[in-house]
Parts: sequence; C-alpha cells; structure tokens
Amino acid sequence: MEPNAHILVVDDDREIRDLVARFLTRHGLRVSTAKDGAEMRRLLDERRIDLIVLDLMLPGEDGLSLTRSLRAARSAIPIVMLTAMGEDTDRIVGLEMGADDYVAKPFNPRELLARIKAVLRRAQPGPEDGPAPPHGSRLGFDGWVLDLGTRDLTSPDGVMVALSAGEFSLLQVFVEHPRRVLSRDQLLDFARGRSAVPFDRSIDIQVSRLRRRLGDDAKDPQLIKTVRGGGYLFTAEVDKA
Amino acid sequence: MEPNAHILVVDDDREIRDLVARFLTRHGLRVSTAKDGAEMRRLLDERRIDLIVLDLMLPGEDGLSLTRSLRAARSAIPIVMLTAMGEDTDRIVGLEMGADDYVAKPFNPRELLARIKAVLRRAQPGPEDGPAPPHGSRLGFDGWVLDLGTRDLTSPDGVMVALSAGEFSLLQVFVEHPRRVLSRDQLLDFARGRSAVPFDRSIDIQVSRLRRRLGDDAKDPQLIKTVRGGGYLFTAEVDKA
DNA sequence: TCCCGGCTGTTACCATCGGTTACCGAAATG
DNA sequence: CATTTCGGTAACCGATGGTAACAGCCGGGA
Repeated sequence: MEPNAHILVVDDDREIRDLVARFLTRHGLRVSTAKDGAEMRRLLDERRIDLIVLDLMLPGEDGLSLTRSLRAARSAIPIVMLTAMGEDTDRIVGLEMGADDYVAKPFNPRELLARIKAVLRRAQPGPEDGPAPPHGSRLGFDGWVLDLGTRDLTSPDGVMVALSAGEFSLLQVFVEHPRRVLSRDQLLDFARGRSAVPFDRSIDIQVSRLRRRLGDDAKDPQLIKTVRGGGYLFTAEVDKA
Repeated sequence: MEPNAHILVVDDDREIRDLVARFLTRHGLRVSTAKDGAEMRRLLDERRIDLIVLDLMLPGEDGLSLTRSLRAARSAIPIVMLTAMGEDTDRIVGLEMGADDYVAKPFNPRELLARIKAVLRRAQPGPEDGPAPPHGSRLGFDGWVLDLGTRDLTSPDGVMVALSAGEFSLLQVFVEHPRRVLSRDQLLDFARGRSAVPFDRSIDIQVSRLRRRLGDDAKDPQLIKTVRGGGYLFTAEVDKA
C-alpha cells in the first residue's frame, strides 16, 4: 500500500498544488489535486484515496470544517493539514478535530513527505481499506473458512453457515486482527464505522450472536475470548487459503 | 486506556520536565520523568509506559539514537520528540527513524497534549499489525505453559486451566519479569495500568487467587514468593518455547 | 398501501469477576 | 512476652459481561 499510496492534495494555490504534486510523484506516490472542498468530495467519491493533504485556508468551506465533516461521516482517511505559520490555535484545533498531523507553511517538501509517510505507516489497515477483497480471498481458522468475496462461512464439517451482515463484518474484523485484544470501541469502529455511546452494549450482543453461530460456548470460549475491562480477543490462527 | 495513559517524559532540563509533568497530570494523564537515556530504560523496565516524550538533545545518548535503539529492539511504544526550533533536518530524521511525532521547542503545552492524544488515538492498534503478539507467544515455566496469544494456561500434566482476565494479566507480568522482586505498585502498574491507593490490597487478593490456580501453597510457596515489606517474587525460570 | 419477517440495538435481569473490608495469624519489634 | 505491623483470605458488594425479550427499522412481497 505505502509504495503506491494515492494522495489527494487540496489547496487553492495552484502553484503549491503543482509543486507538491510534482515532488510527491517524484518520490513514488500517486497524486491527485483539488482546489476546494467541492472538488475534494468529488474526487473522494470516484477514486480510492489513501491520504489527504489539506490546506487550512480555502475559499468556501475551510480545512477545519472539511475535516470535521469527514470525521462526522466516520471517514478514517488520514489527513495532513497545511497551516500558515504560527497559527497555534488553529493547529491545535485541527488535531483535536481529527487531523492526523499538520505542517506549517512555508514548508520543506521533504518534511511533508516524511510526515505523510509517518502517517501512512501508522494508519490502520482497516477493513474498509484496500481495493475490496481481492475477489475470492478465503481465510481459514480452526477448521472454518470465511470467504470474503462471497461472504459465506463454512464450518469445519463443510456445512455452510448463514451470517447476517453485522455478524459477517464483525467476524471479518476478528479474522483480520487475530490474537489481539480489540476494545469495544475499535470493534464498533471497524465493523460499523461508528463510535460507542455510553452504555453501548451492541458489540456484546453481536459477539454473543457470533459465538452462537460459531458454536463457541460463552462460559468457556475457545475462539472469541472476553477480556474483562478490555474487549475481545480472537484466538485462532488465521491462514489465507 | 487513553484516559489513564502513562507518559514518560525524558528531558535533561529539570524545569521543562516539571512543567510538562504538571501540565499533563493536570489533564488526566499519569506521568513519570527521566533525565537521560539510562534512567529512561530503567523506568521502561519498571513501569508500563504508554508513550514517551523524548528530548532530542540529551547528555550522553541523544534522542535519535535512543529512538533507533528502541525501534531496533522491536518496541512499538509511541514516541513524541521534542526538538529545538528550526532544526529541520533533525525533525525529518527523527520521523524517519521511527518517532511518531515531534513538537518544536519552545512549545505550547496544549499543543503537546493535543499531539500526545492524537498519537495515542492512532496508536491503539499497533502499526505492526501482525499475527504475532508483541512478545514471545508461548512462555514455559516449571512445567506450565502460558500462551499469550490465546491466553491459555496449561498445567504440567497437560490440563488447561481457566484464568480470569485479572489473573492472566498478573501472571503475564510475573513471567515477563521473573526472578525479580516486584513491588505491589509495580504489579498494579503493569497488570492494571493504575497506581495504588492507600490501603490497597487488591494485588494481595489477586496473588492469593493466582496461587490457588497454580496450586501454590501460600504457607510455603514455590512459584510466587512473598517478600515481606517488598512485594512478590516469581521464582521460576521462564523459557520462550 | 399494508403486512410480514429478518436484522439490529435497547432494556432488563442475572451470573461472574475483582476490589474492599474485616478478621486472623505470622513475623518483626522491643 | 506484649505489641505492632504485615500479609492471607473469607465474605461481601459494585461493576462488568451474557443473553432473553422486546421494539424499531427496512425491504420484499401481496
């Protein structure tokens, strides 16, 4: 993903757009550009974008409100903000709003590149990422087979088990992050793209239903273990078959 | 985890250490401080640290080489670097070396806090999202086997023993720090990520319960010995099997 | 349009876990 | 030996998790 990451540069100054685009392209990234929020949304719609470089000052909607609305739409796409120098408060608000990083103008292109790479490196390869399941990718665990292309699950004795959409996406999150404790917040985020509200029990319910599908006894679970105060853990080893 | 995150501030300037520590504490984070690399390593060994704020310029080993050696040791612990202003190259090298972010001195404490929170937010699911849990997966001691990936404990005669989440994390701390006296404070820190309150007996209780699981008689314990006035000691030799 | 059935989240109730309190005995103190 | 302090653990209780039952929503038919 990283070597071929697709960056969208949003800035109203044409010179800066071109400069940045040329520099990033020369360093192995794919680049698209947009001059304002409207164009940005259009491009996000039609291309798979890995990261947005977003100018704070834009005609019409500014970078902050664009960030806010992207995050409100539960997009996890990484954002690197460009700010005029010294606008301390803006920078802080930007980070608090959900930007992943910022670079102060005027900036050294190498620094921008380094920050982009750093953000990409730590960006979560979430379930929504990637050009969808490379069709027919099948994941096996503990005798089961989950086919991400056709979305069906086959039990160890070859019986096909019906999964609802919610059960499927939760299971997908688990098989893509095996042997790690996942908090309810993370599970909700990955599987449903939303964050938890106080007293949210929906993940517990969904885990309970999924366990039943997998024949996993909640009193002594083998596949999906509960980590009290922490979340859940998918214990099986997963192999791409 | 986030609200209770434990930050280690490494800076040779005592005034800055104290300033930062006070500010972060006031905003709900737990803070430890170190004045150089040696002290940093000692604290990393003794406490569960969620993130390091690391000054670039330090007497002895500097921040860059500390970062490099931490990353070489395959530690994924997030690092926020403090740099003198304008040292463009240093900042870039720092990021390329594996720091997660930097803040230029002199800095606005609010900005530092915002960056710490942003990094913690992103750091939740480690970037090295491999199937391999951070440390060696299976640890053996005195005939027992503890599997950190599946959280299973197997007794010397091959029976699987059920552990509660609390018992598991306490045992994990012991096997990761064998043959070393661990104070109640350290145990609480490693296992629960919190510090002791006055008259806190929770560790004693948990040790008592864990001993029972391991068949270790409290009157004459073989595995977990009590060090009066000091804490507890896990006596077994641990091998990564 | 209305009805029906499946999916999802909420409510409610119960089981279990983990921390606190309390009491006791053991070890240090003098 | 008397006193004090520390640690072991039973017992209790609030917090956390499992899940049955229910309600709202949505889509597909009639």
